[in-house]
Amino acid sequence: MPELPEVETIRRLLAEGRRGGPPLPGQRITGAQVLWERTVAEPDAALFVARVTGQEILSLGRRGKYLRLNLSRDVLLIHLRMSGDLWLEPLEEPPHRHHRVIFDLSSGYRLGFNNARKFGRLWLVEDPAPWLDKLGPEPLDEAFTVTDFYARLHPRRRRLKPLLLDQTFLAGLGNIYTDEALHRAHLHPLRIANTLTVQEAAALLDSIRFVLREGLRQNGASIDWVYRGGGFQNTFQVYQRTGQPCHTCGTPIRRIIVGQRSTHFCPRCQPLRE
DNA sequence: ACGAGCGCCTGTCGGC
DNA sequence: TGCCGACAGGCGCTCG
Repeated sequence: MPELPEVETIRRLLAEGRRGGPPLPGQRITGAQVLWERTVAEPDAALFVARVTGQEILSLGRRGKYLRLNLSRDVLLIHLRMSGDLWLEPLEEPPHRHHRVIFDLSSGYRLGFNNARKFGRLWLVEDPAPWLDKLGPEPLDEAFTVTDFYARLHPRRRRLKPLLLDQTFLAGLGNIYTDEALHRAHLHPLRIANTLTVQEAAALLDSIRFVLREGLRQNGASIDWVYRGGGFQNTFQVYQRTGQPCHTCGTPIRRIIVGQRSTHFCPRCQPLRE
């Protein structure tokens, strides 16, 4: 589900009080409940509840697809995986049935970790470095240059699609934005990374940044019952457009499976060479 | 290093 | 209407 633009959109809305309740920073967690045990990866659920209760939310950050709630004592890391979301709702209302962990807040609202497919995870830790340090560069970080990107691509013999989905290579891309970026860069998803020229690497980084920024501008994509409200889905060029004409050349978009993931591309605009 | 297969889960959709 | 398979924005694991 959520990729970098969706996670960042949720972060912004929660930080700014535009997600159905007041801004999270400045609120105190007055209680918590774990409704699906496996959601809490660390520490165990009982300790998690005891330790998070009483802490104040100071600020919200993001690294790759991880949301980071900086609390007065600890850091709460949240990974939404396929279907996770964070909701604010008044305490008087009953919790939504897909909430897996809920936090009662001093403002009279509840923060619900909503997660139909139960893949999402929370970690309450003093130091998030062991998780975040494994991640590759932030694609939108201005300090990350084409030269850096080419240097990372060059030693790799993996196909572009699985490589771009690898969060230790680059942090934040998922299935939608990877397909869209490859299409925009005219690169075939099966192209081997170390065959790219510097110019192709530059085009790819440009395209990655373009589609991510466009997703952010549209408040993310929302292709089903999760994330209604995002507008990026209306600008998909290839994702979920199997058989429909390419907006550039009219050739039907093809769908193949790469690394067990659906992969969409235009066989004419993204030829496989070398 | 790399890829394939599988597990984790619930829900939706299309075909019969 | 009901049933059944395919599919879904992610990622960790094992095994070649």
